Amino acid sequence: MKVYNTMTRAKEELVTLTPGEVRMYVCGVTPYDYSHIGHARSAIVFDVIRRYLEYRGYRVTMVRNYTDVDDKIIRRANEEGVSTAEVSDRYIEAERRDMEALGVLPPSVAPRATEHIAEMVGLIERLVAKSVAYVVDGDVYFEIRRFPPYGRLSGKNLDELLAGARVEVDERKRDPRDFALWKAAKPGEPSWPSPWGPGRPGWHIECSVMSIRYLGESFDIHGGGTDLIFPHHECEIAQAEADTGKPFAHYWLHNGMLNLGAAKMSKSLGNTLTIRALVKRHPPDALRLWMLGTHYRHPIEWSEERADEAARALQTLWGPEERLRKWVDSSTFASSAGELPTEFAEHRTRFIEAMDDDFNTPAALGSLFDFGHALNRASSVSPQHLVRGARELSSLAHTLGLTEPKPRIQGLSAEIGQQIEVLIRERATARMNRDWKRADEIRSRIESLGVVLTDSSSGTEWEMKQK
RNA sequence: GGCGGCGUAGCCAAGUGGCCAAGGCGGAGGUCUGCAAAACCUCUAUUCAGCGGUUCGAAUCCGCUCGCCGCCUCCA
Repeated sequence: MKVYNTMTRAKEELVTLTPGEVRMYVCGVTPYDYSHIGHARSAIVFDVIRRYLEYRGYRVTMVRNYTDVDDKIIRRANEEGVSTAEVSDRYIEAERRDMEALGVLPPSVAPRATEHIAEMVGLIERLVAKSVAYVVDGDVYFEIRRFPPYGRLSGKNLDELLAGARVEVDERKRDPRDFALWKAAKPGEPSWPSPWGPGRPGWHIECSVMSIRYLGESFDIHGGGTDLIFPHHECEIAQAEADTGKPFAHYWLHNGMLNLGAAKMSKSLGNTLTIRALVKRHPPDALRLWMLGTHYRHPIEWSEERADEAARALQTLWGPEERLRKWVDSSTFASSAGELPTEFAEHRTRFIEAMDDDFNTPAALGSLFDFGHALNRASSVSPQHLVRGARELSSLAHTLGLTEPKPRIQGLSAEIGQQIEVLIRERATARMNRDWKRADEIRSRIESLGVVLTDSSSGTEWEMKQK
């Protein structure tokens, strides 16, 4: 299979360091507030990548970190008059709930920066010893000129970087482009002891340390949003490779940004959309289907309407198995194992080809919708083959993390559910007496509760109305 | 200024040299049904921002023009 590598700006054949095994690291959040829809995209993109690699038979070790020491956390803690740990604990907990609500699998390891301070100090010490880093007033900086490949990932020309003039001028730095590895403690900030005095780590060092700690000095995939390419990932590479002398991550994968209307989401503009608010209004599968309808590297714009459309489209994916469960006896269901019938094999093949091509989820979904329609149309196929096909479709949808048929009675109390059952029985009587007027009255009463009735030869089904 | 990306049907979105330009939503008609819904069938881009070029052949390659966006500073 092929993946697009930001480092080479090309699709490359995926060759892992250990055959059959993928070791990947994805940059997680800084827990100083509730996670927003942009975090959701990154999480879902790499969740799908991880699930698909596993589907293809790889054993995947996935690490996603928490940056739990940072300016924004400190500011938040000071505003609230609580400890930084209290702030980060709260939002890490919230993030875990959000991820669960979105159907994002927990990473194999979810380390926190503050649990690895000693290792960071160790790495910085080695960099200082090698003279690629220097100490100034209790701060430690990485000296960019000592690491010639700096700028390769982001395609930056170092001179132009300097000419950009947006680099903060700090007279104490040897070069304005040098970045902090360690920051001397200021009053009111959390700090840890170090050979250079009390302080805290710079942002980039944690990812170098934790990825190496859990995945080794060289590993397969490093991911994150495109906004992290520079400077964050550039700096990670510099720190890690200056220390180990070995290639750090082999493949750099970056998801495109999610925009809210014209403007990029930004706290200062107040146009953030939190995951917790989002999942109250949209089924997680609808959100995921909507996101996967655009290739992960392309930017995507949030739209309430697009998410509603996705919820409607979900039916084609879950419908075939759901319907067959009703019409086919359970022994047929049980006996439907084995090879995928040839009449459906092309859909799976198309799915795999699409996903093998840099995780082309829009094309993969196309094959799934075709699969669904083919199942609905296949009247001359044996029940065993139909069931086998329908279960294959569900299973492929599952490898994209689309996990659940839509809820039937979500948001309805048991009493209302019973009321509806009573009304349906009344209506059945009316229909038997061919009292269509009465039957339609009852239907519209039930519909005003947000429930849709479906008549068929075997009785009346009901479900929550789609948006 | 530097680096990168985008412009495909009413909307969303794949496709990056050659079968009729995927798929979703929406829309139109039809089958089925007491009605409705679901499901199914058919239709909905002679054309890929514009112009020029390369080629037997281009949405796909090259050049120019127009429009839009991201990064270069904390950010998924």
